[in-house]
Amino acid sequence: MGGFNFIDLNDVGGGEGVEEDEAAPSVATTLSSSAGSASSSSVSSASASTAPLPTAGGALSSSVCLELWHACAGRLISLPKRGSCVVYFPQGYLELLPERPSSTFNLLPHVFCRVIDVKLQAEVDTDEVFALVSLIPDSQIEQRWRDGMIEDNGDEDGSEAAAKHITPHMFCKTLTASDTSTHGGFSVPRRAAEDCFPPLDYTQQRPSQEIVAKDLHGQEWRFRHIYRGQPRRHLLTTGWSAFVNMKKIASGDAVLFLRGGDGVLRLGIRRAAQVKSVSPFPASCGQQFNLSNFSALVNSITAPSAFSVCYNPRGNLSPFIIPVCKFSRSLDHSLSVGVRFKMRVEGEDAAERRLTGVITGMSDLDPKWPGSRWKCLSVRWDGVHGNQQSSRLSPWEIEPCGSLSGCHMTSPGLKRTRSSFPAANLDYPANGVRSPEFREPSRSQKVLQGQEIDRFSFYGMQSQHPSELMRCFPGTDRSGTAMMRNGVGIAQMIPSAPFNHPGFGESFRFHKVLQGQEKYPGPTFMAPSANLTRDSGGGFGILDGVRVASLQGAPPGLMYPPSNFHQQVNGVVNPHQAGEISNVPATHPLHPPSPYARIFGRDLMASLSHPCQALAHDQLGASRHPIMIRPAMYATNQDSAATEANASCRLFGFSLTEGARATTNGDDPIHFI
Amino acid sequence: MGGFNFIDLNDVGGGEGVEEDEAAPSVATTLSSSAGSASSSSVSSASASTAPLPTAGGALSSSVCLELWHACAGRLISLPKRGSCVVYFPQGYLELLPERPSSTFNLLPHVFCRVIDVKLQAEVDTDEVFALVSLIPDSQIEQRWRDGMIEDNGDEDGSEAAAKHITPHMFCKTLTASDTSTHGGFSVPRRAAEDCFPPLDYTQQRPSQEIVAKDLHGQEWRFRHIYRGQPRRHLLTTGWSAFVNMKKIASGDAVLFLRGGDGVLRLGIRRAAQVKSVSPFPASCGQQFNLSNFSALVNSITAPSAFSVCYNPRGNLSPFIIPVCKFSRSLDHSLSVGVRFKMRVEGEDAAERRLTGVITGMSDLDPKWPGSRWKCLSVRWDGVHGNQQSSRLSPWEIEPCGSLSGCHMTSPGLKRTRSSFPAANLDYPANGVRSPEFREPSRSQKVLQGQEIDRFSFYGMQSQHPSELMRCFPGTDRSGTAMMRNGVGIAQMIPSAPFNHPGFGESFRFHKVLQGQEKYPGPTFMAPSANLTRDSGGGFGILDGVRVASLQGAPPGLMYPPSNFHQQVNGVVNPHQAGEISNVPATHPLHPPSPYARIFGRDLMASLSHPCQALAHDQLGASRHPIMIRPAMYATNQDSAATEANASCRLFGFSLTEGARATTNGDDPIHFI
DNA sequence: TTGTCTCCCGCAGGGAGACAA
DNA sequence: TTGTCTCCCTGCGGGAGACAA
Repeated sequence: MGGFNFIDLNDVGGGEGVEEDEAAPSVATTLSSSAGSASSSSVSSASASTAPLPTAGGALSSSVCLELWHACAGRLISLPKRGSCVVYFPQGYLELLPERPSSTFNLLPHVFCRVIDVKLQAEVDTDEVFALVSLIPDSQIEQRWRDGMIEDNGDEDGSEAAAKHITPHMFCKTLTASDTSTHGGFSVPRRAAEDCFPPLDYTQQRPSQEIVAKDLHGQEWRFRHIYRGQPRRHLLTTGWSAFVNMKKIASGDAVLFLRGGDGVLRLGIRRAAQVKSVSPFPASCGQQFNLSNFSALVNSITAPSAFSVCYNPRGNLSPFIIPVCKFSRSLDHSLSVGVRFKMRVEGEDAAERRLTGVITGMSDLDPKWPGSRWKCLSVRWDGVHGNQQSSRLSPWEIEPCGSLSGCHMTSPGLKRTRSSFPAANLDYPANGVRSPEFREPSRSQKVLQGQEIDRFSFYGMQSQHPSELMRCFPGTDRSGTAMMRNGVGIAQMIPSAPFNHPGFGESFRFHKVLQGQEKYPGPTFMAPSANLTRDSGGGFGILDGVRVASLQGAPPGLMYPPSNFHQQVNGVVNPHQAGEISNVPATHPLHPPSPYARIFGRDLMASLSHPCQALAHDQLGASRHPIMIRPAMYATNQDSAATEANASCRLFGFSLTEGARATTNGDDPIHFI
Repeated sequence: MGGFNFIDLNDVGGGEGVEEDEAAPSVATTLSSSAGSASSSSVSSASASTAPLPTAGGALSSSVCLELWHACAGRLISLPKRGSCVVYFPQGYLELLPERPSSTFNLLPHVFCRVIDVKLQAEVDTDEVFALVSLIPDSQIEQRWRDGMIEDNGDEDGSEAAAKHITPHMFCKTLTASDTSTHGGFSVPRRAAEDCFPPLDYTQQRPSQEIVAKDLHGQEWRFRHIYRGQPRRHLLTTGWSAFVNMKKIASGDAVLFLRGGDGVLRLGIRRAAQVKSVSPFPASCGQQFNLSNFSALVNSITAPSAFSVCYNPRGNLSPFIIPVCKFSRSLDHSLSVGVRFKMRVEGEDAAERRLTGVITGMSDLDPKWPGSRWKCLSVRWDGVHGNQQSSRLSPWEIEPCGSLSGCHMTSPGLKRTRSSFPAANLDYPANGVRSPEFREPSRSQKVLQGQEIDRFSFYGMQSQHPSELMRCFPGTDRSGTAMMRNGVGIAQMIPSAPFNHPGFGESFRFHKVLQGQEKYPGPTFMAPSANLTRDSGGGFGILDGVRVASLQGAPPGLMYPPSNFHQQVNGVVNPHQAGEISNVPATHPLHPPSPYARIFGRDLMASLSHPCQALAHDQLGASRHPIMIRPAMYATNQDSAATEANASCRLFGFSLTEGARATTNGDDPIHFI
């Protein structure tokens, strides 16, 4: 990785590199680009005159360290260059709206624009990076594109690649439960410490120093860096807890240290992917997503005048600002039902992954936007089976890599003359629209725990995007193997009396074998949904990817027996005393309170990093004694903790993300809504 | 006080009543009204059609218990009735603006309006009560008023009086340092507990019960009410701390329990008066005070259409929505320079007080609003001497009660025909404008501690409003005597080398005799401003009203010797390491963090109720170790604590309110900005 | 009658090594 | 090499009576 000293400790195998199966350097590739070398776009820069239209509102740091921003954004991020020509899809904005507008305001689904400005920003609250892209509609661009005057220089991401190439010493570590626990600090990987931190005087008994690192907002954080323990290891102790609490970091989030060329140490945060249901429409990008702001945007497009668009690189949204060249290329792709494709995605642990799949349909996502290319493809991913709804992708996100069933139907005539574009409808082949679902033979029949399983239902899996699919396997660690690899808590899968709930296909009852926890007798719980993939270790003794997916989608019949749950939480739960959590301030003095119970986690071990107190409301709606919602990571073993959490979620209609757990700390009833 | 069962434990002498020197029942009187019995205004109610103009923005509770609202608002509050005719003064809005508009938008200073609606509200954050008054300009009212068609029925406050009369069992207690300390709960006055709480079973060893009380927002709070201790007393323990922390209650704030006719126990909060400099323009009333909102208001007035005005009963602002009758009466007053007047004010401890003073001038407050009656009077208060600037009042706030020097000049002709109103200028007597300051002979010559004192300078006292003046004496307790009445820390007043600072007239050096605190050797500090009133006890041995006023106005020369201060805070302060407090989260898990160091207090004993942690920034601007800002109430005695605090304020340019104190808890330097 | 203070005790949480994967 | 766990120790804070104003 010449010139690019990046240690991502989450990479498969722990190495620096990412598996490369093509020549393009990973640092400069984008989601669907073919290889391209760095050169600048031929479009001259337009003068900047940003209209303060539906742009950022709240308190935002004005600008941000370029290197750090890109490090936080991830390697697959493509940002349009200032002055370049792009196609903007207003549907990308509507996607974020809680309410759908009744009309499309007579907008075309694609707006040709010039990029006036790109501002790299970070959310003040969460340190999440985003970019404010100022665009101005430009019909001349469309005209030149129709005339074939815009050449494909394959360089829509040049600026970013340049920035990435000079990225110096840095490392990124997904935080473990121990890293975020209240006991002790942050375990710094040895190579990372040696690479990024000033050297220690190892002649001392316990060498230590003070580390100063600037976050995205320029705020400095100080940590004690000590080399101690038997065997010795690098730790950040004093100051680390304050950082974790101030930034509301949970295990599963990743922290990123970067020693810049100027010698300044910087640190950023990559939040673990969050499930939509927790916070479906966050105040991300400092932008209020509502219809009135959208109207302002519409006005800018029709006027036309400059407007700003928020681009959240970690929002798992189909890109909606596409360089014209890339847009062109995606039109040239031979896409049709049955075509196989590949796509790069970033796993939730920040490791790049390559997914493959098959196009199963081509149709308008929304009939109100006929002919829009935005998410016009229905696809099915390899390795994800069952009867879940198809995911939706846009053509520019994927690269076709061969067909399976041969129904190739390239859109005719698009390449030469684009006069037919935009048409009222995409020129799909007749059978490309609403084609019958393409069905492969099930490829994952395997025997687990001596049970023969034909096919797993995937009830409740509504996720569209592959990254969202990834999120549904919170227990899958970075290597793709389950967290239970050490044999603790092996899950047994025993078919039992099936549920006859409508919509719930094949079902299985999971009997988890628990470690000898007397307090929590081995419970039986029913997985509302589960998924099996091939155990990467090659054996079948360990379930890979078996996790309880979002409980929200589970049918009502799938409920953990309350009696069992009662046992688990000391028998004090009264299911009739429903109430609500009014507030979840953390116990730590420096931990600001959350407006909602931020109880989530990436894996079973670390679903909740901090003990939190919540005021429980009793049936009268009155505030009562505080209850504890605390990680069971020390109190129970992994599986009982997970079971307990999931059961409690079910029991109380508690719909946080998978892996959330709660125990009571005394004799107070536990209440959730 | 028939029918009105109100225990205000802050009343002088601890009784129920308020000193009454006129016949009007205190429950129904307003700031300047003469006696009036309860009857309804003759004006019929206008249909409500509130325009959402510059009205409340943020999250507000929709409406609020009437009884509780009035209990929290205080007894001197006058609210316009729905449907009544009022005069609105836009200057009351501008008073709250951080920026002054360059023009007056051609508004008249007084707008005749009809009250469409009055909504009683409470701030979600602070529980502070306020009212949203919807007004609609109505020129007919003005015409009828000019024609003398609006009769003075003396009942502009009838609705409120009615509400007050039915106020049931309630009590109000200003919280002590012990009440808000982290150790132990709230000491409930015996009579209050017996009156408002359900009876306990006194046969038990430690009788206790659970008390449930609803706050202004309807949220319930539960407390353990226990009768224990030797001697026995009523306490609220469990739950009290959570309440204090959630509501961010500090000592000096008052808590109010009210057992309604429905048997429901309610509780409210009366915040201690805060000095403007801490939060000059709070987001009170859920209203954003800015020029653009003012423009909207202007539009409503000129259009005319309905608009809403926020009325903060505890904002210490001149009333700017005046019933037409009251406005009329104020014009009829024989006001001129030299006229003595009286005025009711609510002391910061919620006790009603009567102040008297002399009108020293009549002129426009703002030349941009010629002829406005808004704060057109300059007054000097009795008992407040020196060369401070005059306070400003509006005519409807006061009641004339005789003249001193006989230059009576009633505005001619106003009563019969009001055709001359509004004139470009008030018809002041020629010498009424910018009249030379009326000077009485000093009436407070007294001998204190054997020192003869002629007159006290009142440097730095910029306060306009008598209630603000009250705030400058944080140590003055409810009885008007100093907190030092017990002889601890008697202040000695010894004239010493005078300051020659320009603008600083006579000055004195205060030597406070401290209790034998070895750690804090008796310091010498200089009072930037001080005031003496006659000791209510009749003697001269105890200073009454001697307090350090706002340190902000003090001349640079008035600085506490840093060396002494160093000694006080363990000698670790390095004045060169200036920095800033980044955040002041409290140590308690349920205590939400404050955006600024909320260190204030009503009296010297209890300026800071909770130990707070703050991240201190060192000279590089980096966050460093947390420091403690904690109440010195246990660590030092009263006077050394106050001295320490004031000195530290001076030393570090720390401009919080008087009485603020800070100590370090270890070896960390203390930093303030 | 009630405000302050001190003592007691439980517990949260930083910081260390032990131990094992 | 590093994640988890346990142990130690400190300090906060709730709850009680002592004591005095």
